[in-house]
Amino acid sequence: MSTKPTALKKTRQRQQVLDILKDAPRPITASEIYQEFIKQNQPIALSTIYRILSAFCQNQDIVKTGQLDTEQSFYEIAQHNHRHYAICLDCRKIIPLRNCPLSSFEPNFTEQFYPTEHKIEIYGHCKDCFAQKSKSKKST
Amino acid sequence: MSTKPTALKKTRQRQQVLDILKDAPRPITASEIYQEFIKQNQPIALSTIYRILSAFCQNQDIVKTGQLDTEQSFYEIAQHNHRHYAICLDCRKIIPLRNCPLSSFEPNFTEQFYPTEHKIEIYGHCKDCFAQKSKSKKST
DNA sequence: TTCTATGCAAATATTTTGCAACTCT
DNA sequence: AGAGTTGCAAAATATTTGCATAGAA
Repeated sequence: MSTKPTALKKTRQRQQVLDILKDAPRPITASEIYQEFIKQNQPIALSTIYRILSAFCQNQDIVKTGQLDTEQSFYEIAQHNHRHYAICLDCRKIIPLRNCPLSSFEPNFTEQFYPTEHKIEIYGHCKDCFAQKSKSKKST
Repeated sequence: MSTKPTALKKTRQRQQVLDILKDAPRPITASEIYQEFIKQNQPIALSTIYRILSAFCQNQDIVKTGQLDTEQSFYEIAQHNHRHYAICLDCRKIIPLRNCPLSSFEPNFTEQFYPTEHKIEIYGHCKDCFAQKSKSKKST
């Protein structure tokens, strides 16, 4: 399985995908990355983005995740990985959390399951949307 | 938005989807539900399953989730909802957890975010697969 | 009867793949 | 030069939708 570090060649497309992910304050989709290329007037094929993301994932440079009620996949730099998020169900904002509550939990697994990673997502309403809702008790 | 409780009609298909979900020991996909209909020799269209699942979700009878590296959605009975899972990356087994580590975590949010639900998934290797791996140190 | 649900087929959306052309090293 | 990478178009998956028919209330 871990035969070799797979040495990926350095290309404009790969460098740029990496830059975009590094700049992203939260996990983003292949499509969002594509939009960013377009915004920057850099040509690329969507399929290339998928291939790059897939290669980086295997290389453990980035991490792939999902979300409760979307089918799309999100990607983020691996170093940001052990970060968890709160997701606003109203405005879809993604807020990084600072602490991980799972350290005290994992020991329970001993001998039953050997965890390598985990994912925590909190869904609810962000401060702003909560305020909005309180104001207009009856919506359209 | 919440004009009315939407009173869903009781049909064979809906009843059966519900039964299948109730029997499921873990969240399952639309496709798995479809397979189950076939196994039971009950005719149904896959699109109907999707529509039923979608209706039940809106009705809060069931809950939709995703998984780290699949694009498919999984569904489970709402009453099973506040359950979390450990997922074996080798055999894909899904193991329900008994406790939820988040109760001690949520208070941190006060005033910043108003959580309504959350999702926790632990990925790793189950007992069996871990044993397998230990035996054959070098794989193909 | 009336309104909703279902089935089928076609449409979307997202991600993957074949293959020829291209680009790092 | 040679292996790995990209772009394009087409395929594969998962999910959704239009519309006529069937079924529940």
